[in-house]
Amino acid sequence: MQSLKNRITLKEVAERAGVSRSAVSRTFTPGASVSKGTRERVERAAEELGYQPSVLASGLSTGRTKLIGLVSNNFRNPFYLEVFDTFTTALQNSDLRPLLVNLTEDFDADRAQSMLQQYSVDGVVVASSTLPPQFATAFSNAGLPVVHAFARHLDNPNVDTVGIDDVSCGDLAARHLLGLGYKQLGFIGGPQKAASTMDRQTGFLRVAGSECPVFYAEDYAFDAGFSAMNHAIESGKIADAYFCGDDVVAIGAKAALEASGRSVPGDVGLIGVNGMTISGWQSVDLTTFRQPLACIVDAVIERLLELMEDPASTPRAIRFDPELIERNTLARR
Amino acid sequence: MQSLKNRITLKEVAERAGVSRSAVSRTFTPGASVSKGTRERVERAAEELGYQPSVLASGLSTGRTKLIGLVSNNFRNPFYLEVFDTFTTALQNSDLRPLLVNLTEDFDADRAQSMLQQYSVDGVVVASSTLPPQFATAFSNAGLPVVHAFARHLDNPNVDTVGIDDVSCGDLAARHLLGLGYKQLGFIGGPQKAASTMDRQTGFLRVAGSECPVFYAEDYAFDAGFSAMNHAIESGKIADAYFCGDDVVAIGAKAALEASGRSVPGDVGLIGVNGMTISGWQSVDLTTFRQPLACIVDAVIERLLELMEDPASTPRAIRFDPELIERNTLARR
DNA sequence: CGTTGTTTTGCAACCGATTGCAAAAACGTC
DNA sequence: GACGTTTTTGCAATCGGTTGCAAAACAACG
Repeated sequence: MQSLKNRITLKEVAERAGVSRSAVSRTFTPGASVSKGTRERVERAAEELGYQPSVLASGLSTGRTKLIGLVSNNFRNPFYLEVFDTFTTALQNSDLRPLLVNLTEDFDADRAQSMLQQYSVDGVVVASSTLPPQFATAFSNAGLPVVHAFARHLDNPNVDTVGIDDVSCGDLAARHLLGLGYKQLGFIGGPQKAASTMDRQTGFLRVAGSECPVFYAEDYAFDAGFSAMNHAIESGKIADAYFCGDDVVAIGAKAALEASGRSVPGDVGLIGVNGMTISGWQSVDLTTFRQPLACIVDAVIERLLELMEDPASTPRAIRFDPELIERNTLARR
Repeated sequence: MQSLKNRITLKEVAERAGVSRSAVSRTFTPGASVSKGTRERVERAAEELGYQPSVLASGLSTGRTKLIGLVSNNFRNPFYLEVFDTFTTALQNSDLRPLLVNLTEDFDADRAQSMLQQYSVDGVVVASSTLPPQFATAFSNAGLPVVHAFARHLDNPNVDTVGIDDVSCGDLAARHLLGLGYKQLGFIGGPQKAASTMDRQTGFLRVAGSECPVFYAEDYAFDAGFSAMNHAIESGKIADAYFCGDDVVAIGAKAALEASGRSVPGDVGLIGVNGMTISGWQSVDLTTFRQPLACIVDAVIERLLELMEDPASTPRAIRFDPELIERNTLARR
């Protein structure tokens, strides 16, 4: 009923330019057949009226909205601000628009999915290391192109994934610690049920040995890292160096060590994962494995574009290597 | 021409339920007239087919999309992760969808505006203390409901604003420092041209006196705070306590002080603004003015809903008081 | 049972675009 | 100037819903 605001429509531009509506539409459709003359007249008319084509209307007939659902449940970990920053700018550069979804108890997977379907998004990016693979699969079952970033890697995935290989990251961490001369290694993971935790643990213990002490932070958060390290301290036999499942967890762990009178890296060494900006602050100065965020994001979007072209394309798992950033929470023994 | 995916449409539901398309539409339109019988049949048919109404199509005729542009240029400051978290959940709870816009050099104000118009958003939230008022005004001139959060406050604003009163925040800060016995006060603001910086400075100097030393961090970021404090140190006459325009700036300033061999709060006191989670970490423990984020977000959305009802409603400036959180970067002298 | 008043229903037009198709215009060639 | 090609154009149907309007169904009442 109501016209959308008092927006200028195709029709008005057509009238002003003295051409048919199709001509106007074609002027704004790359690759359509319009003569130089009409194109110029249409463009002038559009310019004069301040015409903005309606994505809703064109989406209705073309079936594309250029909307991408950006779904995450990590709105507490500062690393994800960098993730959102990188994703939104990259999507914008590809002429796509992020429709942000914050998964909570109230707004669960089902609601998220039906909402994204209602908006006819062209694709979905799941950005989370804690969501299970089924979450992403649900979208692809519904016929939506989806790429899961920071997900667990399988050799024959049934949904596209991009990220680092957590198992080999754990492996690398243990080797690095041993290489520095640490003898007693310890592992402080994120949430126990998160795929990233399990995989990093697997890789780490493979090298460090299965008797190596293991603790979990309930959450990828400072407090959780703090209390996980306190458990480690209370356990009596504290390790020489810990591999922590996340930088924020590591920062919490460091605070707990210092609160107990121990120094880092003097008494105990720490290494994290993610390589978020904060870790580089002089007052933190955390040695960590950086996620190659820009590469990951680019790969996600490239893959998403491919899936939009060919939805039947078989899922792939794209891996990048984490980059060791040596700072000041580890010392040669 | 392609149908949108292979989505179930109104028509198919109507056929299956043996009613007209209008009946189906009315079943899903709150307040429309449908008999109990048809409603049930329609609901069953919809359920069986897994029908999801298309927001695009309905938006086209109703003129509402439930899409809200969430625009910001602060994707580096961890405080804004909390801002996005709170905004997205609150919008979701009001059955609105955040279309996230990351303002950059590439994606400037003009592009953002025309893009949001193309998507016929129902409203816009500008979340930034550094964007000028004209940015928000441009939307309201284009007929879009807009509320600017964390904006400068004017008594007769020409666009809706919600946030803390920066002038009185500066005032409060100075009084608090004097009350603790600090004699030589200093001010380290954010970007010099940001309204928040200027207002906090005004309030602060009003109490601290205009001879009080003033420095600016080029950015609301750690490094900027670090080097601003270094300038203060190099200037020769270092103050007893500094009011910093942002927590991250304060954290950077603290690092610079410590790097120069000074202790906080032993030698120099610091107080920040924002009250972000990080500031509460034991290893940071920063005294700060907390922004009442939940209140701000609720007020923004409430106001936005009002504007969507009545776009002619006269703009208001809603203020909240910052809350002093006393931690460990200030000590009684 | 007829009359009047209230709900419920379907028809058809519309929201603002896109696009297949056929007619019209422009172009080339002899 | 006639004729065959290619390009440009407009018509009209379509995308998936909403809604004013008038007809149909139902309810209430004397």
